[in-house]
Amino acid sequence: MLDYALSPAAASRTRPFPIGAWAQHADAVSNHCASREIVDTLALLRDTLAPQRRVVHAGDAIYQAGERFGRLFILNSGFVKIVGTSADGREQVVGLKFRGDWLGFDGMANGEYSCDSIAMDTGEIWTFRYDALLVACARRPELLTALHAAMSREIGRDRDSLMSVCTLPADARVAEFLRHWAESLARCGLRTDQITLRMTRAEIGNYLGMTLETVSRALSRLARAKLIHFAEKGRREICIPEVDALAAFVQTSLAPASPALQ
Amino acid sequence: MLDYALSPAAASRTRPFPIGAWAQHADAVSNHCASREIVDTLALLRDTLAPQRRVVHAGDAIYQAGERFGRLFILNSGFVKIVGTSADGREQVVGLKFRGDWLGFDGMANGEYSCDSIAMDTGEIWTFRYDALLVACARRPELLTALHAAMSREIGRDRDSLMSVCTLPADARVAEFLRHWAESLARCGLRTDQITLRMTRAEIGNYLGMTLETVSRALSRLARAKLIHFAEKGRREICIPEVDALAAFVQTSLAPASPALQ
DNA sequence: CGCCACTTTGAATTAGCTCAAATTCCGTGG
DNA sequence: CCACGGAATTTGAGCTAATTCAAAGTGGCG
Repeated sequence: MLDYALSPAAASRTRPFPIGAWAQHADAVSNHCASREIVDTLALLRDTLAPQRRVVHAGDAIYQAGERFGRLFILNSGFVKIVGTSADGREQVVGLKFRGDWLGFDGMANGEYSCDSIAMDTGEIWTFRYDALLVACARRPELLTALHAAMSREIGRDRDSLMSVCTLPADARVAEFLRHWAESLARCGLRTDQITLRMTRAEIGNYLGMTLETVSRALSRLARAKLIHFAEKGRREICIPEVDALAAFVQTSLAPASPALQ
Repeated sequence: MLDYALSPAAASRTRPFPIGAWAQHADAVSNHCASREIVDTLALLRDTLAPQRRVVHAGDAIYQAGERFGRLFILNSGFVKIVGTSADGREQVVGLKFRGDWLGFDGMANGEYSCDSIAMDTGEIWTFRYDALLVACARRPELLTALHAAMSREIGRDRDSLMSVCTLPADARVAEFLRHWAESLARCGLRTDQITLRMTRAEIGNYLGMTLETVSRALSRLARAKLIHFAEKGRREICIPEVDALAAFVQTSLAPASPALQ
């Protein structure tokens, strides 16, 4: 279990470079650096904080809205969705987390978490007390830097989400979602040519602000355009032959009078 | 100049309680606490960091995307919009900032800011170096707490924005926008019964993910429903007789088969 | 006073939603 | 191993909220 996540180097070893994709090769290099950074940060945390480790399974809550804040979490493997609930009862997936991402920042402001954090898959969470982190930061300033960088990244990522939802048509939003998922996998050194979505169409739609039918149609259109294709069995497995092509598609869907997809 | 912001107590002194609004009174009390918290944090920063002060005017950039990160900012008065630009050239207002809000967190992760921060009005910005802040945090741990609380609040706020955009119809989104603006003013001890939007319909629409015409129509409908009304002259001045009524309206627009507004 | 940017309102169009039905997948129990 | 049932997905058809296009109104400011 989880060995694919615990050994990113092994994962990339088993992945031959796609045919004639120089850009992909460049990606692999930078991905390697990115995953190295994640690994280093995880190592730093492990050594300085001796975090509790906890194995979670799909559907488990890492923390829940209303719970008293006291701990932060880091995802060592697996996939997590952040689910927000508004005062008036609307529910939405407001974030997705991958290996190396921190969880629980939403709780720091008010003394209690404001979202649910739900595992989408089997995975391992590292847990530590916020006050212990602060103490450790006094000894190891790079810890504080890592914390702030993680929070800053989350802010930036949230803004990107908002921009996608506000400025992209449905098809492009789905393409951008897939691109982001693939990019996130690449950052943790996982393969990106064949990815498994851990969400139903309904969840994806909820995250992207559209209905499940629209998600399904968008995926069908992307497949018809050969930007993605489904594995033989099951529609949760998606192949992305060229991640860059998705970004290019997002571009074209912005161009005035773009035919986009049929 | 700015005296209305520099003396929130004076502002609330000149504001009589609305007719028979017990809830508003409760608001005023909690607002007073909130604005007190802002004032205290500002005082703490002033005393420990001796920040540079800078007066900005509408349209001035506090910082810009691509600029090297090194400083953080706090808004002492005025109003600021955060404008994001995606790699493919989409532009969007992704955040609004009020008195006491921190600016520049987006720059911490990558060594450069990723958004533009633009003043929407005359205001005063306090500026200090990030590394100086870290040094000061070692002496005064409450500074670090304040920093983290501010970052956490920003994360929470961004998620709320995303939820509005994804789960609310246009009219409710505009209502929620007004409600949030009023709430933000209340938090800094400013009057909320009569507010001046510092944004054009186009900017509001850009922020909320709709066209300027839709914003205009939504405002007209809200006015027709007496949830807001415009000052005699000028359509940037908006009166909100009862802020809570806006929240209630958002609710009703979620109810199945809601007639909403005509 | 007149220009210009902003706003409002209307009418036609459309992207995405709702409703509905058929299909596929997957776990479960026989 | 296979049959069955529920959940997820796909696809179609019609509908609606929001957009686009257009025109007229308003206000601020030199």
